[in-house]
Amino acid sequence: MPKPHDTPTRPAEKILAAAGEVFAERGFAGARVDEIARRAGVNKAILYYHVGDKAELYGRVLERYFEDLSERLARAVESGAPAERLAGLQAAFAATALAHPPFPQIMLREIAGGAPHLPREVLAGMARFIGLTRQVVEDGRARGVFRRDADPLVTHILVVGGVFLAANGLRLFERLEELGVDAPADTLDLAHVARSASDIILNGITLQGDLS
Amino acid sequence: MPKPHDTPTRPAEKILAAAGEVFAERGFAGARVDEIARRAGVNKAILYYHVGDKAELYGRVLERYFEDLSERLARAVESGAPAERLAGLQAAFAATALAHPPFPQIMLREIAGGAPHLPREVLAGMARFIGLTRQVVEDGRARGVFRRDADPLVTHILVVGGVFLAANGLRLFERLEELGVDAPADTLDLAHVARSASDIILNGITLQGDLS
Amino acid sequence: MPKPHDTPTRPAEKILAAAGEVFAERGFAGARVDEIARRAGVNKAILYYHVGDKAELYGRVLERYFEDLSERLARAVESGAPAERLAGLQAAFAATALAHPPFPQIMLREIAGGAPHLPREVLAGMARFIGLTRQVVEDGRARGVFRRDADPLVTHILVVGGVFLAANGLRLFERLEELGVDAPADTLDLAHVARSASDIILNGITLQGDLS
Amino acid sequence: MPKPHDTPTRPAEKILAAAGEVFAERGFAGARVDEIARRAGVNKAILYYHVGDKAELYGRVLERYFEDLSERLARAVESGAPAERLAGLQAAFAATALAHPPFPQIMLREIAGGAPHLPREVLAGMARFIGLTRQVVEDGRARGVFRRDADPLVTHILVVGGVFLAANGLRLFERLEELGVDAPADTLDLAHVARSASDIILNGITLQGDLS
DNA sequence: AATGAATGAGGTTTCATTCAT
DNA sequence: AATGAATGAAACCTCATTCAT
Repeated sequence: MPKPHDTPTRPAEKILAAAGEVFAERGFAGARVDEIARRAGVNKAILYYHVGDKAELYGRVLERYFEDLSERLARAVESGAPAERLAGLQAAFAATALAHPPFPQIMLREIAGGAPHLPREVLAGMARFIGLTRQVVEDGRARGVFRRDADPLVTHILVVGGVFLAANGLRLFERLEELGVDAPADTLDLAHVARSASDIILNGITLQGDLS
Repeated sequence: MPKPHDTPTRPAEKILAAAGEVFAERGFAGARVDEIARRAGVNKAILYYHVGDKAELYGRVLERYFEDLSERLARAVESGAPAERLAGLQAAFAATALAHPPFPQIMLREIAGGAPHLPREVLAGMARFIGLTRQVVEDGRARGVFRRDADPLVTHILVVGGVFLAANGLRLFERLEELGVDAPADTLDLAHVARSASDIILNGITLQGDLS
Repeated sequence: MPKPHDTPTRPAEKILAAAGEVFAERGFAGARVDEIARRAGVNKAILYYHVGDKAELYGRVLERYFEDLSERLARAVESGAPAERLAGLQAAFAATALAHPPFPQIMLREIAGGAPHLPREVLAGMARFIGLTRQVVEDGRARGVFRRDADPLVTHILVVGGVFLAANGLRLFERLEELGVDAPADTLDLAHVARSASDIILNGITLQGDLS
Repeated sequence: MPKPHDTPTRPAEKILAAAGEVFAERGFAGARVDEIARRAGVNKAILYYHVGDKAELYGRVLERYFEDLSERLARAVESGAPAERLAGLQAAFAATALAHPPFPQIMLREIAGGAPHLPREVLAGMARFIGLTRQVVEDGRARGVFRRDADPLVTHILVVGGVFLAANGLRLFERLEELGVDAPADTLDLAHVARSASDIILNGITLQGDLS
């Protein structure tokens, strides 16, 4: 019987977990392979032995996040009214971000850089996810529950980006507080912020605000 | 009388412009001082002579963006109804992003990284801007035009982040199209997307959707 | 009863065969132990277990070639006129080169490097072989069939080196053809080239060209 | 007034000279960039600044040898009887080998490896040089001074290879002497050996040995 | 005998920064 | 002000060798 998954024991697991952290904190260029190996508690060469070079490492990390996300999204759009499905999409992103804290950080950097490090497979995944949002939005517009001028791409940007921003914004606010630069006061958590953002966006694209 | 600002001629101008571009494209860690000097058309040593080291360079670039943003924001919140002022805030961010394309990219990366490279002054600016949003949101709630559960931080994240995301998301979509991974079809521009996002968010936090 | 020698089955055999190939292709420094193990179809640790480290491996490979060569040379100088024996010497080298394709490549590299990797035993063999040529040449000069100014060392260099060059030159010409750099046209084989070279050299050191 | 060329002073010169030595001694794979920098007396990074990476370095070294060789060869085939021109070709190779001691070592290794590291330009040079020998040999056969069965490629291999072998063989013999493995006794120099080898080969392909 | 995993040393290359002119 | 050259530290990656099983 394997140990619980909290602290992975198989080398590849440990390496990918450490890599996720370091890539999230420093970005691809700023991440040091030495640091990843150190945090994973393995020899640097073993990292190359098990996973591959830095780019391969990065790709493998992202693939795992995307696999997880993909499953959640599939369940989210199975059925329901457009507003529910849209909320489900966002919840799937939020759940993935909660389960894998590095995920939103890495994604925000990739968005900023034009996705220079993403393997093709992951890019294809992104395109598929955009397609999901598009379908839901178009369905909602057709049924008259979404505003006619709700653009699918804009919606996707807000729904998905909102999650990523929320996850990262919170850390940034905490950092500002620590520095005493000013105190944003309220302590919020990702789940709450994601839900609030979701509410606002759904409310925003829904006609007559009859959502909830 | 200096020449118009399109193609700066003073060395420091050229250097900061080039630095902005490169930092936006590659991030702080990925940016190469050589590349900045090359794009600025100056010798690398000159760059150190005129501006300082990489961190100094980064700080100076951001300070300029923040000065510009600061002025625009001041004008945006001078007067008007809460909804107008909130729209004005977002418009100020969008205008700054339009005037300085590197700005949203750099900010998204900073948000992702927990702002590790920002000079104190710039961090203080960010805190001030959050304060502006907070005031507007609280004013709007007090006057009963914004939803009671509209959280100022969440609103700030969406309003400001929405602009950054829009600016960057567009580039990403274009990249996906180029790669033929999928075609998000519509060609959108930043101004349009920022306005759409603004509409949705304002609509979302406004009671009865009677905004516009 | 062991299988025929075409594809050796005993681990040491397979390993030494693979090592010969790789050393020939890449030289001692360029050869990778991983690659040798891979080509031999054995685990890398097994290779160390059965043969030893890289230097040991190299020595063992060369010893086998030298044993083979030694036997052939012994038969070649048993009897006959000087010209015949000299031709026999060269034929012995050519036969060894044909039987062990890596041999001439490895030898050419060793000659180029000043034989830095050869075990003492192999070096002693080389010295012995030079002695054979010397005897034949001096005998031929004494009998008045070779030119008086035929230097034994120069003769050895040409006779032996000619074989190594022929074997390698052919591959190089083929490479040039493939690259389309120029086409040396004729397709030659090692046996033919070695015989031609032999003819020329023997003819060259023989008085009055009355050799054959 | 520049210093004499014996010990070059310009960094690129020093680097290429040192690189030639090290590549000759160790081969491409065995050469260490550290060692080249050390011998050139420059910082390792400056080597990359002035010349480029290891492969570039190697190519540049060989290009210089080939330029020199090319000039000498052009002069050698300008005029004269076939035998003279063939002797001239070999003398050109010998002179280049004398002027650039690393040249024959490097070439022998390249011949052994199938020229895996040569830049295209250098390969094209090799093909051109083969063409020169071919013309001379065909001319000599047509005029009836060379043996009808003198193959141009075989002749080229012997004429050119003979020089490379001579240059390297001498070092190898010295090494054997030092090791006391056996003493080839005579001390020979490259110029002498090259001339002897030339005599033998020319004599060998000439009809009636009436060469000189 | 055999294997997958592990390791430490070292190799190539890059890069921010500074110096001499 | 301006430049080409220089430098040391460090980054990424590889490889011969060994270990535990």
